Amino acid sequence: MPKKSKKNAIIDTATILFATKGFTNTSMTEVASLTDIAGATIFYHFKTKEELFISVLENVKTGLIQAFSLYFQEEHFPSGLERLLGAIAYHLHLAETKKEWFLLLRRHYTHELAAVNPVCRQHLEVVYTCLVEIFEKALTIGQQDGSIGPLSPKKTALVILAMVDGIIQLENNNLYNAGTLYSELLASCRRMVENKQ
Amino acid sequence: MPKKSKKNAIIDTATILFATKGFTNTSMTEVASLTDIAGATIFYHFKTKEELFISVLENVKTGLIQAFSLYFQEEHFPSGLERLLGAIAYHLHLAETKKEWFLLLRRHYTHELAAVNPVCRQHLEVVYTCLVEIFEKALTIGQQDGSIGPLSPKKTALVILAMVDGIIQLENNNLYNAGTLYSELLASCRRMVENKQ
DNA sequence: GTACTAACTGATTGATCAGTCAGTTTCGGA
DNA sequence: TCCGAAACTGACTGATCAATCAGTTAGTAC
Repeated sequence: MPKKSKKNAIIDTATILFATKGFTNTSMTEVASLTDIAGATIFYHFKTKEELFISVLENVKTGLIQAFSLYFQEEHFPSGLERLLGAIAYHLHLAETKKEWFLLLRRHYTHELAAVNPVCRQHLEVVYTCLVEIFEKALTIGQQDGSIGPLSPKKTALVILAMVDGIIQLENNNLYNAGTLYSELLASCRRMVENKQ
Repeated sequence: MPKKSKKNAIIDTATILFATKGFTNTSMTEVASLTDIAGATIFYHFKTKEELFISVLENVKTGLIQAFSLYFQEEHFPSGLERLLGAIAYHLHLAETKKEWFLLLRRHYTHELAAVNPVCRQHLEVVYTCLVEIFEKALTIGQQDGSIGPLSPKKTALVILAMVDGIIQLENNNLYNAGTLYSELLASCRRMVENKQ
């Protein structure tokens, strides 16, 4: 028996299932069997399916924040512009290595629940605020060092987030061949924000 | 009794329900009762729930294509750049007046079904191709008249679609106050593509 | 009116699923 | 070794829902 409680195993399984199949299409029985656990065990750890979902979301939240804080601890950039492009690239990178996280965040159920459940809303807001502030900070730094032109850092950060998110979604839905858009996105962002005199 | 068949009424109701609540969370009983119809009537017109969904999607497809073709029939632009910005603005406008269409197109079920059902995939591809080509054409025109800089029209069109889509999604999820981002998006796109010498 | 078909319906079925419950197993501490 | 609590389980329940079916009604042609 490993030290790791079954509770964490349940969360891990549920993360993948909720992310790929959605909330309603994931049955507790399925989560249980993929975790090698009896169905009722989940209800010992989580009162309801919704409570399990919130735990999954919270787990994604902390994971995401930690990943970004680690990235900026290790990387350093010559300019705000480079910092911005680095952040975007890392965002895209995470969206590949931790696909479930981003799928879960973009699931409709997540936002529907957030409109009704304050805890869920709180987690979601923290995540989005974190993501926006990363871009915002880079833009502000870039304006100070002259690498980025005159624009509203807050609003531009939101537009960039929308862009990155939109690209991730386009690639996930693979109506078009993926991968090639990453470099195009970076180039477009550079053209969009850089200081040109 | 109106001439308009109940079949169309069913599609209209289903469009809104599928768009706002999703496929699995919409019950046929609900569609029926909101259409003032017996539950079994739907199954007379549509063999399965999935077939109803496909009809809804097809309806959205034709509506969307018609709306854009009408727009470009009536509007004319001084430059490719202005045409692009007009297209983006109209896209955003449609996303407000015909919210169900865009919600439906972005539903996860739509893309999951497209991966499995060729008819669904066909409809989706037509819609996306249409949307991309609108931007692509404007970019190409702009490069000829000199209003738009040297860039790949195809790839840039995809990036712009992702951007617009991302903004629409951000506003729908209203974690941030909406509306204000539209003008920011247009300004950002202009900075991104315009020819600067 | 009659005959035929298309449109429509109420009652039902079988499957699925979240959640409950009464119980068993596991395990750390005294 | 024994106790008590925490962890876990199998069997069950009530509700929901897509789909079916045997039928009734509306419309149309002659």
